[in-house]
Amino acid sequence: MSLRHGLLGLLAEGPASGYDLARRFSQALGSVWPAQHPQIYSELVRLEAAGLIEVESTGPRRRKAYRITDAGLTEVRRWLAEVDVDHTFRMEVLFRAYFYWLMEPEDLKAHLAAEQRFFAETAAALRGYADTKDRGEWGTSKQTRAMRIALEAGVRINEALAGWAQWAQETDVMTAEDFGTAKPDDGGGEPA
Amino acid sequence: MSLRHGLLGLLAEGPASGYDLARRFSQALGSVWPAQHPQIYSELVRLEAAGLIEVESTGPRRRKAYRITDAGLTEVRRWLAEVDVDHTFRMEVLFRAYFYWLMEPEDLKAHLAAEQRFFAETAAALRGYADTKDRGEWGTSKQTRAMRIALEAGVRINEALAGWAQWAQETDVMTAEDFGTAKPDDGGGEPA
DNA sequence: GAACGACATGTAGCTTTCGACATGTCATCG
DNA sequence: CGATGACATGTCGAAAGCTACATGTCGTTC
Repeated sequence: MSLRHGLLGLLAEGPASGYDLARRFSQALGSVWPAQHPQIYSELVRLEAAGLIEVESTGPRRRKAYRITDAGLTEVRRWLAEVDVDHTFRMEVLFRAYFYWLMEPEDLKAHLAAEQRFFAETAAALRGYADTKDRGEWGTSKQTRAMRIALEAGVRINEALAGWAQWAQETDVMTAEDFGTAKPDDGGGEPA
Repeated sequence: MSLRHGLLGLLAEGPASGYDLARRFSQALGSVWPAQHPQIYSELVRLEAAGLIEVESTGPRRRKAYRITDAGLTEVRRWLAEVDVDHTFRMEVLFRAYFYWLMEPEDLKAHLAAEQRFFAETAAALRGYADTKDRGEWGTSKQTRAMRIALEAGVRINEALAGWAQWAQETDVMTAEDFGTAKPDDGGGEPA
């Protein structure tokens, strides 16, 4: 239930509406933890019922802003301090790599080139954004600094994957004579 | 529905039982796309009903091995060639980073040190495994070579994250005077 | 004043995924 | 021959998450 704690964490920065939170998730946050608005609105209802958040104000266009309660703040801190980090991740890009041998060599080349471009562009965009933080354009609040740390991870991962895609194109592992041809031979196997 | 195609991809390497496939997912594959056995067994039933796989043999202990059909092979190839890659990923480690400002500085230090250790160890383990592939201990089949490419991505990501965790510990972003103290001030904000 | 687009919140139904429970098979070792 | 542990397959129900649908508000612009 990471979404629950993510919403609490965002509300710890200050009151926000479901719409605000959904926007946050559609931006940087959404690239490490996707969430759509129906999920957010219904989780907010549950959080309110649990007393972890409360309605702060109602604005125009039936806007409803929530504020985190003391219990909510305690809960998100407990999560950060006590709950073990789940190190597994879900990443279709890498998942597909296990099946590259089924692709036609030309398709694979094109695919890897596109991936390299994508990751390099994403890394550059994140790097540019990180630079604005370093220039102090967002202030120096602790939230901004935490976001800067998260951003750095995004930059490094995307750079790493751009490098990987380039390496894969250059390496002969995929250009060897029989690569990408049709029928299965025997498996590769994996260790524990 | 990536699991569906993942199972087809694994079965393209050769016949396997649900138990075999679950073991594959509990190893390297599971760190980029987690899947438990109930999901695998029920997906296999659906795949068989769709004619994409068929029962190859039944062995001892009511073992049931499946084989991919021509339709299944076509389908997994279609997926690889035609379906757009979903570049979003789900990664709790990074998600948490957005909320680091809520942690006590000492807890955060310890957390980052543990993360660095974890990623460095994982990277080293994967690197060692990749080396055995490079020494040809698993043969030179196309599957092995594709797995080598996937493995390289795992190595690079884990190295990148180990470097990130180290950087975060060394950077003053988190050691600045007010970092990690209790109450919200004002938000950092995010761009589109 | 009509149309449009951004703001804003929700419901319904479906698929995916997970944890817990349940069962049966076979080899090995004491 | 009984216990243990790895092998092997499943069911059930709940939670999580997604897509599509539905509705309403407000400011701007033609």
